[in-house]
Amino acid sequence: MNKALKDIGLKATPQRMAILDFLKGNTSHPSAEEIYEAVAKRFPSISVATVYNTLAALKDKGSLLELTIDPAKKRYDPDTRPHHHLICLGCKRVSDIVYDFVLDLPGQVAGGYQITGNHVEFYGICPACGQNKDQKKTGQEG
Amino acid sequence: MNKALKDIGLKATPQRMAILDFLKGNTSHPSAEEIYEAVAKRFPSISVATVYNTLAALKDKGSLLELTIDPAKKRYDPDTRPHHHLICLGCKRVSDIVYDFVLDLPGQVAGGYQITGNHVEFYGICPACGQNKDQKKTGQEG
DNA sequence: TCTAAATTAAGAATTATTCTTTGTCAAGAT
DNA sequence: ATCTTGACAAAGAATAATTCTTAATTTAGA
Repeated sequence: MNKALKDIGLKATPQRMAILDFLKGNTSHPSAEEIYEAVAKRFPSISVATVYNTLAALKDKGSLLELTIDPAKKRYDPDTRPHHHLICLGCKRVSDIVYDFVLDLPGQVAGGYQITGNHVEFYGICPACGQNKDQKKTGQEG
Repeated sequence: MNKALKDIGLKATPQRMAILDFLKGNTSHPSAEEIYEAVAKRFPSISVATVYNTLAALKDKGSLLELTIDPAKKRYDPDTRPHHHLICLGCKRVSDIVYDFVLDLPGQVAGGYQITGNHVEFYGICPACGQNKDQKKTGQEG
């Protein structure tokens, strides 16, 4: 009887509730492994497959965003409102950018595509990493 | 004596020249596997490790962009000028968007980060996929 | 409570990528 | 002209993230 799960048409199992509970309000953009480890603390018998299954189900239902920001692994974001991200090139931390940009593409630039959404990734150095000045990489897709 | 390679301080080996040759002017944003397969046609003895090593070297030298657009694998882009991308949610094709957006972040939104770059991903349906109307997913990070 | 359908656990399998080892080749030193 | 050294390539093993398979269990509704 978990409302959030039932509302999207998924059976409310304890494993799913634990995952949803960990995700709720979480702004750290965790990976599947991090989610697994966090949930396993309170639920030692859970398997990684269950975590992946649940994440896929939530994503399918539109209750979770799968971010491709990190080249090494997928990151998940329970905040499904349109927003953007800022990635620290030093520590790879991902922060939310809640700011509305005007991103209209002229017809000829859109090349006949029917545009349905967008997402901006900003790259930079976070305050903490700015201290230890051993960063060098800049720019796009760093 | 391949100028492009020597210019960035890498030895001009036949394997590297073949990879660079395939990449030059290529706007298909190929994956490492696609690059390997293409180069292997003319150079059957090449190994995947060589492809990955070369891509890493080119990326390090700033002559190649590694795109994290595709959740399944990395894509590579020889066009290192700042530009954006448009992904078809149907066929996953990636097109270049050469258009300059104003993406300034107000100080408080940037949260103390030193911003060094950005990249916009647009999602949509390409003309070809628009015909076969069996697409459903829209929006961010589709 | 009973039952059908959904879900779980466990681990094997797959896929992308990286690592290790060994051999080769090219350029400068001898 | 040959030797030496270091960069590079090939081959395949290793690793890491993710997906698949199967059998047992649990959930939700009748």
